[in-house]
Amino acid sequence: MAVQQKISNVGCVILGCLSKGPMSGYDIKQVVDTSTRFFFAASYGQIYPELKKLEAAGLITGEGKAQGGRQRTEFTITKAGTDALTAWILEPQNRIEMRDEGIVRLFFSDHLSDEQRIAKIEQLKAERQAGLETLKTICDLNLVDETSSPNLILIYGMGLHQFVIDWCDWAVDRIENPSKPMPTPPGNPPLTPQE
Amino acid sequence: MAVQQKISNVGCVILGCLSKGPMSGYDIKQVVDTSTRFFFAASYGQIYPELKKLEAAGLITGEGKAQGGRQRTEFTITKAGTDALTAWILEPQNRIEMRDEGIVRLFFSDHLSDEQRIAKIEQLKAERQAGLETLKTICDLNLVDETSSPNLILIYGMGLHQFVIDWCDWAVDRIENPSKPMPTPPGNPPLTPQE
DNA sequence: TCCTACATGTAACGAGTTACATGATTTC
DNA sequence: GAAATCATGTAACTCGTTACATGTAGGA
Repeated sequence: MAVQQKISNVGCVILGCLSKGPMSGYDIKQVVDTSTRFFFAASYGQIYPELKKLEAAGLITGEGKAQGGRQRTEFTITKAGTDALTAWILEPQNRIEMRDEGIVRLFFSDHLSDEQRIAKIEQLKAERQAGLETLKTICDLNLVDETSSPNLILIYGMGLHQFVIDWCDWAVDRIENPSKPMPTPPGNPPLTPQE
Repeated sequence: MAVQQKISNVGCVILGCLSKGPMSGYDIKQVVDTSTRFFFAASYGQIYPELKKLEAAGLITGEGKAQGGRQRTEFTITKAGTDALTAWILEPQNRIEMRDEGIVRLFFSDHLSDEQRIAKIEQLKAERQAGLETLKTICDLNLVDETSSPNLILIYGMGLHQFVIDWCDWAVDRIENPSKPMPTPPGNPPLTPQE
């Protein structure tokens, strides 16, 4: 079996979940919703069909684990599956796109009044503050010194949200005080306008 | 005309481009590729059909501008189009997803050796450094003190890339020196492990 | 009894990419 | 004359969401 064919991103995310241990499609959805969601979401409509494809490709095996009348199929990653996962992880990324609808909306906001633009930035800030709170809740501080990838990425996520929040404050200040000397924007080295 | 129906995100991005002035489908693709691309890409396969839908909905009007034998249709945003764009911009975002394949790949890298994990992080850093260079090229420093949205977002993009680069250095240090006191991660307040 | 969580799945639709086809104009 | 750029478009495909259907188990 296992005619070698391209595995989709969702497929690789599923393999990634199963690399932590056997689980059901339902479990995978839970894991994705509480971990990769900010960087990569997945719906049941993708997960269940993809599980069948991965099994047909020999990358995972499913085992019936019904308890009483409640059905449950647990999937386990195979050696071929682990290899495919590793290959996917090591692959370089050709196209960088950090799709962010909120930022795109802001990008096209020049025809609005300053008041509306500022209100929009404040709205974005509030949304990201809520996101940061979610991440902080997930973050068990007892584990903050672990160097596991999920933990490092969690800290990445919190820093990223904080960065956006800081940028919002900076941008509002820029719009409100355009003639004042430009403060150093978050993340950037000091930027000084030239003649 | 103009039966009120939901406008897609690409449609709104097209309206956003046209809010800067009349242009062709080809022009729109150029603008997207040199501005919103990092946050929102669009292909001809989406742009041309969407232009027809927007025209049918009365949000834009197309005008033939062929020069010699070379065809060209320039589109202009209408009042209704501007209103639809404004409504879209002001809409709050229900679902925050900053899809980032590179980060997802890292997230699932725990089964690799430390050497492989570090190599992957260095790869990610190099990719983002290249991205930052692209942004710096776009950034005309003479305009750095302008408070137009595209300019503020450009500075956002540069800060964001720098943040990822800094995080990469921090993460490599964490993996290489797990027992050393944890340095403050980029963007975050100091995080201290608790008992 | 009712609600929540567990559990699996599909059909219809919309979003988005890729590859292709076509032809004119400009620049080297 | 060749290559790059301008310019428009479609067909086939994959990706991804939403809404629905179905039923079990456990706790309030």
